[in-house]
Amino acid sequence: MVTTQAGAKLIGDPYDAGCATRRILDRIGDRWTVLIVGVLGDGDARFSELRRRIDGVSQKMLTQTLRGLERDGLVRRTVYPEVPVRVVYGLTEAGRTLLEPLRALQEWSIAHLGDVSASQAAYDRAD
Amino acid sequence: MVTTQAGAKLIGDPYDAGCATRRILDRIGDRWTVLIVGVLGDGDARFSELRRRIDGVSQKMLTQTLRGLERDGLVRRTVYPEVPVRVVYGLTEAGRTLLEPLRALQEWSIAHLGDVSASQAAYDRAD
DNA sequence: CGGGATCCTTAGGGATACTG
DNA sequence: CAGTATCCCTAAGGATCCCG
Repeated sequence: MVTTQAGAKLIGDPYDAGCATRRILDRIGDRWTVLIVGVLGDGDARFSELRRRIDGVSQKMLTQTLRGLERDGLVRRTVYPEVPVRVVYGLTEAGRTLLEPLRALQEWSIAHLGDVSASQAAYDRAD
Repeated sequence: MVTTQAGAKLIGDPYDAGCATRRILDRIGDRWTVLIVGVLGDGDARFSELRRRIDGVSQKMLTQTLRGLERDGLVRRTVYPEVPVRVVYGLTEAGRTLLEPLRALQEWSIAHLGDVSASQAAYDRAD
């Protein structure tokens, strides 16, 4: 049995609650995390800029999600003590590595959205 | 502006609510969907088998998530009218294509879980 | 500007019981 | 066995107000 320092199983029972993928997905699987990382992939951004670019995010969720990403070491928060204060968010090295798998998922989404929508329509019509 | 039949924007405003990635993520982004697809990637499985292999899933959520995946055309449900009835779930062709991006995410998770955990611990200690 | 703190709502999801 | 139907509760998240 292969385990990390934290004791999360990687092999052997890959779908149980301790699984690495599951732990990560619980963190980055929510709607805002992915969107924020996506936007920051285009370059650093200020709080208000993120708020404007991510349609529908509340101030609370933006703050909360950014804190989580900072805690995970995926986002860096830089405060410029000017008046008024300026805060810039950007991806860390680790955060940037996340862009690739997310990009893969995005490409899949774009490639299959049509099929999925069609399947949904057919399913709903059938029943 | 490129749009699908459904009118979801693909290019131009990639982070707004109509974005393909967002629509897909709202569907497959939850904990159970990914785990179910992962298990079915190993081969077809019966309902009770899925329930056993996916630790912690309730019967309600398993049913609900499988229905959603079937509706999306990612999972095929086959009923063998024996007594007692036997129901087998498996990935469709489309469902199988989803395995690759998920695998990429899983590999990222395994590769970075240690760093993320360490970062979290450091963050919490600093506070 | 970039949040923190509170209140309040609702929907996601567990537990349980029943069915073809 | 493979679900459906119901009740119920918690916690995610929106709205609002305030502050350095």
